[in-house]
Amino acid sequence: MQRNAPTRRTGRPRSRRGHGDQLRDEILAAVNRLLDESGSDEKLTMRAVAQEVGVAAPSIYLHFADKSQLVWAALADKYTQLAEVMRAADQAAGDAGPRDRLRAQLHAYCLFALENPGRYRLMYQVRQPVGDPAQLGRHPARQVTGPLRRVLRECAQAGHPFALPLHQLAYTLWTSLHGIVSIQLTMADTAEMPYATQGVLDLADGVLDALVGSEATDGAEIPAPTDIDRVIAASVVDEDSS
Amino acid sequence: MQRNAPTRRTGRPRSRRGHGDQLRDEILAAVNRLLDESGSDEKLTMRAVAQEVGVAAPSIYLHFADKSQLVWAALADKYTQLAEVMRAADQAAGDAGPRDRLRAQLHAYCLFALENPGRYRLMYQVRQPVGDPAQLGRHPARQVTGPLRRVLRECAQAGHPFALPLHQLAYTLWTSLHGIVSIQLTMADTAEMPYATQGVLDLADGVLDALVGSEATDGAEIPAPTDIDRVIAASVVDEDSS
DNA sequence: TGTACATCAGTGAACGCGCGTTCACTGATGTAC
DNA sequence: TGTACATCAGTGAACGCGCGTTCACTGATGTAC
Repeated sequence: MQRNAPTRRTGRPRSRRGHGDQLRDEILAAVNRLLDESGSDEKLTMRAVAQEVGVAAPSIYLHFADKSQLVWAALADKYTQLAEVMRAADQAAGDAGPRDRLRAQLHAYCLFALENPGRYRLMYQVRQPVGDPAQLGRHPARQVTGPLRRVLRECAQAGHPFALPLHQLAYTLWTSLHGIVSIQLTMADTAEMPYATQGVLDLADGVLDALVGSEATDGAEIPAPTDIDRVIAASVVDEDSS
Repeated sequence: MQRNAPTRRTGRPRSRRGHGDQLRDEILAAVNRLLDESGSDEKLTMRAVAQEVGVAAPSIYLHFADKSQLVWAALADKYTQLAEVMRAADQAAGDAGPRDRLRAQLHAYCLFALENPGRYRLMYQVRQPVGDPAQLGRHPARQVTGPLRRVLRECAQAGHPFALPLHQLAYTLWTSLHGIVSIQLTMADTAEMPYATQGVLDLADGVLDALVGSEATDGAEIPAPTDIDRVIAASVVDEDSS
């Protein structure tokens, strides 16, 4: 009896013939879910991924040669995702001045980190698996500092004074935000860190206020390049300078 | 023959009777060595620690109930160590003005992180093992921001203008430094990050320049407390305000 | 001064576990004739 | 229109490995008599 309802333990129906790639996307989605649920990559095992998808562990090997390939694939588009979130925030604040658009980018960065803690930790706090860095496309640092530099140039043209030279400023903005959200993600649940999302955004605003003047003046004051500014500038392919 | 030189594989001689605690310190030192050699806690296994000491793995259990106790013990004094390094740097620059002493503290922080990458990662990038936080003594955040606040108060009295209110400034200085060194430690060897030690210190100087004015003026300008400043102030036991 | 003995400071071998990964297989499904 | 078959999309069981940890033990050393 009940021969039509055999006791299958996995809820996932087998893909149609010719649609095997479907599982690949489900696996990558499961990786993201696992990362963001646990907030770290410790629970990211092949067995856990398989269970999350509703499939046997060996099935993963139909689409990924090994675990590092899987992690690389899951990581590959995250940097682009983050850059796109920042760009979208920039455009959403399109009618505002350049400084407000910069602010929107900074907020978008923080929110991405807070809302996708597992992904963020994997991107910036975990030693990358030794593999082919070319798979990641452009350099992770550039992915973030590129949009920042772009809007910073507009801020300079609008006459907002800078506390640091351009490239150093973009890099410092990035590392400052990273420091804020990184401490938040690492310490938030174990210690008395009372700074929730709003607190993080407030701290980001403080950094912005300190680094980019809020009042536009006629003579735009940008500090002369320092040694470290030149080093940073030399390390980026300035595809965004045109 | 050679009965006096039996083939012992471990080079460590057994401790004298009544000096069993000796091994405990050697184990903790080995943990630090392993952390700083590999730069992460992935290789921190009981077997690796035992081998580093030159002892059998079960011997560790003579002094630590389990692995988490060992990690806690190794971690326990690291926050104090860091705070003391900063204090020492402060005093070493004793004849200089308060801002230079603040700068010395910031540099000491960065150097501690760069020179003890494994320890630093364990302190601030690894989710702390669930245990008794009281073992760590004072709150990790306070350990760092305490010395910063102390010297910042002197900066204010000397008339150096602040870009942010006091508590927010101390916290932002800390997270900014953490961001700089954290990115450095995570990305340095996998990507083209050309910023060596000097670069990190230059970046720290840039943050300092942006947040604390270098020229002392008569009317010390400290921004009025913001919401987030008050939240941070409320979270620290102000034992250093007297 | 000799000797039996308790204690100390460890050790070797093994346990169970979860991990990444492999391998022979299975059953549904589309296709050739 | 029926049917044999190749292929696809997976599965169940097992592999070796390293891990934290346990347990019965060993041999040197200090001490009581």
